[in-house]
Amino acid sequence: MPEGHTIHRLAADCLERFAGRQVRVSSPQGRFTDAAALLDGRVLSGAEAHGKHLFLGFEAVGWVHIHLGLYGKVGFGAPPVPAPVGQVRLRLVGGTTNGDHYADLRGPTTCELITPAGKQAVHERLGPDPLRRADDGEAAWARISRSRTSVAALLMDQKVVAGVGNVYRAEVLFRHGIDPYRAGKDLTRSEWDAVWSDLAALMREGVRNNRIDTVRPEHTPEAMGRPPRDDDHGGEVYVYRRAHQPCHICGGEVRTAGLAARNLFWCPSCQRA
DNA sequence: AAAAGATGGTGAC
DNA sequence: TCACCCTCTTTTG
Repeated sequence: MPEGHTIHRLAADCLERFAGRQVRVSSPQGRFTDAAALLDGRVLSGAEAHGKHLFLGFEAVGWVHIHLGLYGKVGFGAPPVPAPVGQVRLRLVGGTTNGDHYADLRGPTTCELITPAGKQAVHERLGPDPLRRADDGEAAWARISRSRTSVAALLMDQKVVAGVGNVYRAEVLFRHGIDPYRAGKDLTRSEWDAVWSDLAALMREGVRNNRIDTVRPEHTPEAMGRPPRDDDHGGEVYVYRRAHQPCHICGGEVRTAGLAARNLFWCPSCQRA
């Protein structure tokens, strides 16, 4: 379920398990074998996320650049390391003083060995990331405030904001009562500031819990006496994937539509143009 | 058994 | 705006 929070969590989980130690690297599937041979036995020196991109640093070799795409997954476990199940592109085996670990990567869109310059090039084509401490929303505002494109499309554009996916897009627009079709230039500065800081808070919470929850305490199932969401995404949300169901706040029907090949969800009465 | 669908992104038109 | 890539799970027949 990879939006930006997943990737930042993965970076932290990899650091915790593997950093500062030699790591055995392999590609059971065979599609990363040559690079894995170069990396095998090296010390994992860093792990970093920018938006939906994950970078694993290996001393004296370079960076593994990973993008999970729509279905990619990383699974962690403790030895004994099992025979690979399914298509394991990259397997790391190593350990810290807290114990031994392995990690399996499946189904990524990207898994490649790159140089520091290559890594820099990836950073340069991404917008600010609400989860990166040094980033702020200024560069994003500069683009949004002079764009006739819908704010829904802008939020999904990784050159504008890095790390927001379909769930956070739908939910943050709902939380701020903003119609997804509103043009970027019709957003006010204070609306954008609120959206940016809310994204940072929601995504930080997402990293902590490893799932997306966006419902305010006063609207939770417990607070409102409705059953908790039964959905494989786990988290409580206002509109994402709730098409034709009643809005938690106004009771009106949640709408859905396609926008740039993605499913958009919103409540037309709570979210105003 | 086969198809559809999924929280993403790219490149061709 | 499409087709397409990668994998796994759920739904349909």
